[in-house]
Amino acid sequence: MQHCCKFMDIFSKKNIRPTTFRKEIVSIFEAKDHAITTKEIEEALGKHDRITLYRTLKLFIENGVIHEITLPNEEKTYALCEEECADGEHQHEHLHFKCEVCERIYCIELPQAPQFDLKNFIVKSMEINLRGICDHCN
Amino acid sequence: MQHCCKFMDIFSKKNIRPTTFRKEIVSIFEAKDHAITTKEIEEALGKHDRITLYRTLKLFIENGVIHEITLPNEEKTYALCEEECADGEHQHEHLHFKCEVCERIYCIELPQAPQFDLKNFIVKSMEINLRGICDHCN
DNA sequence: ACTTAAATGCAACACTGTTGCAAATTTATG
DNA sequence: CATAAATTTGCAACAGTGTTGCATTTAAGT
Ligand SMILES: [Mn+2]
Ligand SMILES: [Mn+2]
Ligand SMILES: [Zn+2]
Ligand SMILES: [Zn+2]
Repeated sequence: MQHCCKFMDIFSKKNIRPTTFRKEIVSIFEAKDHAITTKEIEEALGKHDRITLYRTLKLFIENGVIHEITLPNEEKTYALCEEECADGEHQHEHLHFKCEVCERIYCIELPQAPQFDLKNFIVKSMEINLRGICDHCN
Repeated sequence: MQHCCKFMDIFSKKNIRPTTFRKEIVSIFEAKDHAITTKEIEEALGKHDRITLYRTLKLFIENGVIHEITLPNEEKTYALCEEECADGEHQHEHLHFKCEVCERIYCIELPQAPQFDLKNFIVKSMEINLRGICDHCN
């Protein structure tokens, strides 16, 4: 039995050592409801080491704590994963939505994945990125 | 009335001066049926200037000659646009498919764009990337 | 052919991300 | 609790991708 903090869960479930730095990163993610850039993380952190941040993000991605979102002509962003993600296996049935007003990127769960029937092509995974105006800015 | 080369069309339609270098780039694209990386372009070119290539690609994108394809964890690739694209307005109703066998990225036209009903979110454009096995490798 | 405008080539630089290694932290062990 | 082993951190150096400024070359218009 350990502490009561939310991220202790994440760290034990995802098999990651709960260092001070890592806890700080997770709490930065938990304070936002949208995906964030390394720039935003670095602003939220005080003085810190750039390289350690990169290594932490990489570890988090590999262990299913966060996922990376790559939209054309945008900086990469990162968002917390669902519980089920682990070990580099990301189990997302969701799309990414970039609001052109607030410029935020949101993860949106889909009731069901859309089907694409491309004869003779076998589809194994898909990625959907939308742009428009979010519910808050609408 | 000018020459008979295919790319003369492109250049006059898209309002771009037909220099030797640019013609060479277009013919490299025309020789492939899939999207290509800058690395592949540079191999196809002989001795050349890296910066001029970047500037050419940028110009081609801005004027609707090619479009840039950004998949997570992949190098960017580029492919020729449809005729209708021009002036930074890309009119694609197609998705991108990365084959995990031949590793090529294909542009695939869709009969119709899928609809996403996200109440209170206004969808203005979408981007769909699939992974799997292409018809040739299947 | 001459003039003007645009494209090219080169140097320098910025940004993002990685690697090697020594010092500091964490975890496991007696 | 003290010590040893394993990980993580911080720093320096470097690699890849893309941009900017500027002098030179090339193409277009007269
Ligand atoms: Mn997401
Ligand atoms: Mn395409
Ligand atoms: Zn918004
Ligand atoms: Zn294939």
